[in-house]
Amino acid sequence: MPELPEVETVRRGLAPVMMGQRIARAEVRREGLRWPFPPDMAARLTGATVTALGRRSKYILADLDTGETLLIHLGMSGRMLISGTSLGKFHHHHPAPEKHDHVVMDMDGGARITFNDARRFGAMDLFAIGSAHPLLARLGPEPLGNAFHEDYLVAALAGKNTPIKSALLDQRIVAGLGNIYVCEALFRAGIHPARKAGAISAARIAGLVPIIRAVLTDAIAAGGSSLRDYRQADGELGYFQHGFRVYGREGEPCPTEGCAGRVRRIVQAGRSSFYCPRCQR
DNA sequence: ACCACTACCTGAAGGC
DNA sequence: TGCCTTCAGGTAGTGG
Repeated sequence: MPELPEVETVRRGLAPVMMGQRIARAEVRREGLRWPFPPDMAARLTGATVTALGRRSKYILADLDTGETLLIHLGMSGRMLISGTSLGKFHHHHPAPEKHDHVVMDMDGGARITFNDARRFGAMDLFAIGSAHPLLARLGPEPLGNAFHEDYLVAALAGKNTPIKSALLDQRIVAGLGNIYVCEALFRAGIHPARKAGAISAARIAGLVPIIRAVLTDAIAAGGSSLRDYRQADGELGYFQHGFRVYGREGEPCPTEGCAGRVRRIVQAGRSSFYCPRCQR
């Protein structure tokens, strides 16, 4: 799934075909994904105009002129496919739905947006604009926002007995990081993923903050990472996966100049962690 | 309160 | 164009 950079890339890809546009027709092809879709979702989407398209953590949030926000989560394998943009407004030669195409939105401008999700860990919901949504209520700060700063992270991790790897995956501490970018950030910071979060010096934790920002910013600039079945909204491949220093590189030489270490993989909390045992302590 | 672990799904990849 | 096992980007929920 898509972590924050992939979701942001999808949001940017959707903006030209969604912003200010009316949903001429919405089709809901199954009852739900991870959770049931809200009642009458197709009817509540049909005719609505998108007035804002934002992102919070790994959630895409589309404000509608009906007073509701459409919440979208891509789960592990969710994709927002865009088709029909070059066919012209009055030529609706859309391809037939394929396997795992669950929600289809035909925009007034002629584009078709299809939510495809093989593993069905994704989600969609509708809620009143400005109201609290349970999935958003307990999220920590945005890692690229002002509320995520050195003092915050030091305080948030103080006394934590959990490994730093798990702590950074905890969306209540910082929202939007996933397995890949936590591995990459810890590598850049030289911190061993198994180190207890509360036992790391304040200076090293503070150093993580700009590193996390840089990893995410670099990945967004590269259009995210294409891994297995994830692609950008327009079907193009992001290329940040070529920038992974340790993720998925078990057994390869450490990329640090002059380091003789090899990338190791361990399992923490059921997830793979990749790191260099020489560089990361 | 914390923390580790499972479950939810399908599909790709690798070993045989 | 086999069969079986393992693994995958998330996260709510459970149970120690």
